[in-house]
Amino acid sequence: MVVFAGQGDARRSMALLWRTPGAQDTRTGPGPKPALSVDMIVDAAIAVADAEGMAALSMRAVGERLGRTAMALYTYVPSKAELVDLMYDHVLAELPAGHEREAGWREAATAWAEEIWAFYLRHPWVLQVSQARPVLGPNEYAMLDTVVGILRRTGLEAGPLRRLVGALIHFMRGMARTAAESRQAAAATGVPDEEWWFARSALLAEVAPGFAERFPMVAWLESGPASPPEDQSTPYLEREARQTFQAGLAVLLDGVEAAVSRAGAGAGASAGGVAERLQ
Amino acid sequence: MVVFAGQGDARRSMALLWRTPGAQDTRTGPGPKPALSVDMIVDAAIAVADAEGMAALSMRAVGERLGRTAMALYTYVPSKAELVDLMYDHVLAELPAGHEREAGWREAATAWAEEIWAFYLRHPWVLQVSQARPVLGPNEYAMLDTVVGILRRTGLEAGPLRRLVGALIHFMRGMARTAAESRQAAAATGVPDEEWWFARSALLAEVAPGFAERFPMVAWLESGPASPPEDQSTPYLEREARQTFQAGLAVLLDGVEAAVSRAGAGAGASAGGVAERLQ
DNA sequence: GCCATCTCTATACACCATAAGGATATCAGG
DNA sequence: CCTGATATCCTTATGGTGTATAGAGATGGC
Repeated sequence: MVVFAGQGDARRSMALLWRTPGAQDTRTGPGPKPALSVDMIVDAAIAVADAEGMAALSMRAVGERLGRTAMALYTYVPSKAELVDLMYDHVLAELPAGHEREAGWREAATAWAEEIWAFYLRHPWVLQVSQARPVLGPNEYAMLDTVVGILRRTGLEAGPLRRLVGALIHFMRGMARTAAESRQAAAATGVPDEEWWFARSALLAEVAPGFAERFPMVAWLESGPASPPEDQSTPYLEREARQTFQAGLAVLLDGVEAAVSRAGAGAGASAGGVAERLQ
Repeated sequence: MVVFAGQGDARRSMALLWRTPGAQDTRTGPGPKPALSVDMIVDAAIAVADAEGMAALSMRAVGERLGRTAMALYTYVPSKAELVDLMYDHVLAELPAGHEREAGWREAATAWAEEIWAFYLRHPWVLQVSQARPVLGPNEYAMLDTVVGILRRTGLEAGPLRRLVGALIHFMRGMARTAAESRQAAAATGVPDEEWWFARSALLAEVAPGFAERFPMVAWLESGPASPPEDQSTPYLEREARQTFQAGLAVLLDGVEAAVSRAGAGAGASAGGVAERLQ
């Protein structure tokens, strides 16, 4: 018989996420005073992940940062998976709510996207937290509330908007992932992007003669001018990813605008093209 | 002194990827006949990853499937990282080239996207191969050639098109990732999506009273009707992800269309709005 | 002062990638 | 056929992971 795996654990981890009383807060009884707290552990874990990446996040590493063993953490946190969930929701609190200032929804959406882009690059490990079976913490809902608040101004209905929000978030995550990974690779190997790319191109020419004939479209694509380095301090691939992100976002929002104006010009109040495209 | 990490390894792995002669093919000399080959190992590794996921892909597991120990593989393949690169490029060969049949670029792009969506769900581990420092194998270039060939018909120039392709691919990867992870989670835990979601919603209501007041936009968003189950066989979250993918793709292509027609209607031949949006 | 209760440590287990060394099979030259 | 070189493959070892288990030591209620 299957006991609906993780039911009890799920309750405890939701209680931890939402800081429900009863999450062993003001417990007074026999036994030594706890020297740690869930917050301390989460903070230490975030520090480890920020500094060394998700791959380096181990219970031992977190414990060490707090002067404890790995096992000491298990009195506060049920498992590593739960800890990651807590880290995820905790760090999402950095994102500001609001964006009511901006004039139109497009400006607000762009500003929001830029903010979350910077956030993802600040905490790249966030992108490795799975979105299937989402964490469902308060700060994730706060973020969702913000972006829905912005995009609601398009006049889209709930169903289509839900899909638009999903598409936007996953697009951002996918793009930021590459930028973050490229930064991480450079840091881990010590080889900057340009150097890596240069060496790889040379190898490619060596190993794949007749490249231009075999892949004419790719050859044509690469014939285009390199994008002007707007900012020399950010490394090559990350800059490229950022420009791709901005271009993609613009196209996406163009699509939304087209759908919205099509709906506005159409017969019905808010039905029509939008529903067709986004349903 | 830093010796430009991985220079020698890079040459060998590129030779393996592109099957350059000299990648120890027809070597005749003393020593026992090799019982395995790179291809056999790559095939076995793909089988493992398809069946059990990337997390279960260990050298031991691959060796076991071939009746060898883990260490036996290291005579054929330099390391696990190289093996994953080979797996990645090998499996990409499944994707068909072409799509010259379709009437317009939009139809072709949609068909291509559907194909690669199915491919990603067939081989979800592919989504865990980093796109920073890409693999640069022949089949990845073939895929790129296909999609560039399709989108070139929009009339966009090389620079903007490069960014559009990047945005499209990362959007697809981000979306497919969630769908794949949700499938994986269901398989690993044995709890289907609906059941998980139902239990989690109940817990959420318990642990976060006043949800609707605290997150009014989210509450409104979820008030929308659930999307009609077009296909009962695919599980809930995966279906949702698929619809989000299709909707997002449509919006993205709408944006491209808008940019293209803006450029066409404009003064210059192919400059104008497109360059603005996608530069 | 006893003792239940709690924190925290030590140890152990089953995994992981892979470095090092040795056993064995195979072939070239004598 | 024999010898020496060489390549495949296995065994073993190292240092890592998450976490189960058992126990040491501290604490407060009685």
